[in-house]
Amino acid sequence: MLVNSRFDATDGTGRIFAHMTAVDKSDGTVGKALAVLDQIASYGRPVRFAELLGDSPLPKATLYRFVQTLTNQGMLQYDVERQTYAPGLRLVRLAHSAWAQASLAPVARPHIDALSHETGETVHLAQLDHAQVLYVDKRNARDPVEMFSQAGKVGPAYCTGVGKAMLAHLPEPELTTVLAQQSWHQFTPATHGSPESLRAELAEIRATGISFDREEHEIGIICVSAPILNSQNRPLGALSVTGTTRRTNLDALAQLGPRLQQAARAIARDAESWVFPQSAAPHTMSQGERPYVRSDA
Amino acid sequence: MLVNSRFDATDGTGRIFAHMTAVDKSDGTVGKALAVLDQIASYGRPVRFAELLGDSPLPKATLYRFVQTLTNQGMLQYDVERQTYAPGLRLVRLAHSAWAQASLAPVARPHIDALSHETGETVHLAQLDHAQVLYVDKRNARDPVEMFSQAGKVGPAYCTGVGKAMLAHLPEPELTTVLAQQSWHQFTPATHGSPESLRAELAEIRATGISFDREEHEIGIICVSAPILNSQNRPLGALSVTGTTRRTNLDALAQLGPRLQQAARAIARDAESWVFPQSAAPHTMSQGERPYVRSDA
DNA sequence: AACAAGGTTTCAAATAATGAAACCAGTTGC
DNA sequence: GCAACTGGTTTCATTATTTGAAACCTTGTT
Repeated sequence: MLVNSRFDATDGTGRIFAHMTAVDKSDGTVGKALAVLDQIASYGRPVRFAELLGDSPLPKATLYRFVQTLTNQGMLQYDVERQTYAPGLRLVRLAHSAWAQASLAPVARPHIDALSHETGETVHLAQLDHAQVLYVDKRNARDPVEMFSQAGKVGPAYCTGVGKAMLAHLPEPELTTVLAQQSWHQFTPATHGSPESLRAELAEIRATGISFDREEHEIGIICVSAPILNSQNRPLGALSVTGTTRRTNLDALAQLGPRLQQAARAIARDAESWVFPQSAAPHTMSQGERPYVRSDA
Repeated sequence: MLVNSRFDATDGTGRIFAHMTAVDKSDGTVGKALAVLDQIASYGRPVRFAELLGDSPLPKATLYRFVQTLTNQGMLQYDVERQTYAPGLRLVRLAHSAWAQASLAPVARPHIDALSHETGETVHLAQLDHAQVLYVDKRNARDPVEMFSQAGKVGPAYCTGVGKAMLAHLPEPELTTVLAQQSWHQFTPATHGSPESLRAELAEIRATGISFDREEHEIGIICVSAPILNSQNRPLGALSVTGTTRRTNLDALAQLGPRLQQAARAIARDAESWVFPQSAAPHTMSQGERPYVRSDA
């Protein structure tokens, strides 16, 4: 049984983004459970069981059991008062590991620190995750303009600077699948509306090695971005410097291009030679020492 | 089959902490899969299959299939080059939701901002998660927030200011179970070594409403902390202001006690009345639109 | 060339997931 | 006050998935 599904949800600020549930491929029970988890996360707010059920292809009893299991496991948190479910804190604990090990953030840290210091603007570090842009780190500009971006947040690939920078260097078979997964929602008049339109720009980006966001995702927000490429030219991530049209303009940002590329190259270099500190290794484990006690807090 | 297990791992800075895998309770296949995920996260570095197998109670084929499934699902990331597994980026995406919805961080934000501004010291916001302290936010006085570099870290409950503040207000049956899960590792000469020793201090903390870390976890690090209690006096979390013995002392920190308590009360009040912005709600879902494509990046 | 270690696949038996339907509150309407 | 809801929880025979010992590859080593 396949449980393919696509979510269109609005985030807190009202923007629409496509969210693919990484599901099925017949990954059995575990896959289905994780799909439920994804579904719950997609609402962006605590949800009641009934609402969940309405949106789910699963039968009542099945969904119920999954939600129970996930709650037991700390992957979901149940609010007795309001009778709602929300993603649980265990995820935060796990994400800390993921962030430290699977993302470019630890490697890139000194480089983006330097960049934000030099430019005084907001710097983003993003990676591609299931056809979407996942922001893994960020340095705020001096005056913190609250923006659609924080570590862990996702955004569309087809209309952001970092997204386009990475797409431009994606090898062909993959690019097609990824483009097919974009929502092509028209955020602003400047947003690309189709794969064809975007492909034209991607060629140019590939040539120059720099991409821009010309208010394609959000009016008043522009950015310049450079891809982080490994030695086989595969995009590992992308860096960007973002500004508002009030305070800067595309020409000014374009000046930062070379500096961005330099930082991107440095990160790529460091990433290849990066080895985890062996000191962090010592790991012992003893079994069955204590019973797990369900937290019913 | 129960898969109880306990990990003792050192984090990057060399501190030892007990890490309980929230497992079993016969949560079926999903529970076992999540245990594997926890195990992998516990190493703090990418691991090879063989090492995983050595530490796992599961038979080769079973563990193998779990790792495959989790990788397919983006919960793990496989490094083809080094043949290692690490927690995957999907967790970062999910954790963003969890952090925003299940933690006190969004509610507490303005309050801890104010606190760190006023004191100029490091402020922590923590919650209790499976007998451990989970830091959910932090203000570094200097640097801006870096989400998962700090949030998501876990620490021991029995020898930190925030941990003791929360334990002091835990109702009895629970307190006993939680105390039984502490490692009682002697980090410094001042570390409590047993439940009895700690219980004495907890009574005092309950009376004063303020707890201190007197270099119990790390030499040179002291802090003052206040619990965040809901209307039924249940600890939802704790706040702390941390300093080094070089720059400050316990008496100076004690002065901040009332201010901390005030902030804690404010957070508790806000948390009770907190309702998720309804605007974030609109959620639609359409099924079977696009196939999920495995990312073999 | 033979060996070893790490990783992957097979397949019948054992186990866990499934979901229709019954059940059990609270709530609302009359 | 009763009856019909609505939303949530449990049951249980059926069905499908997981399980794991063992065989099997594949790659690197002596």
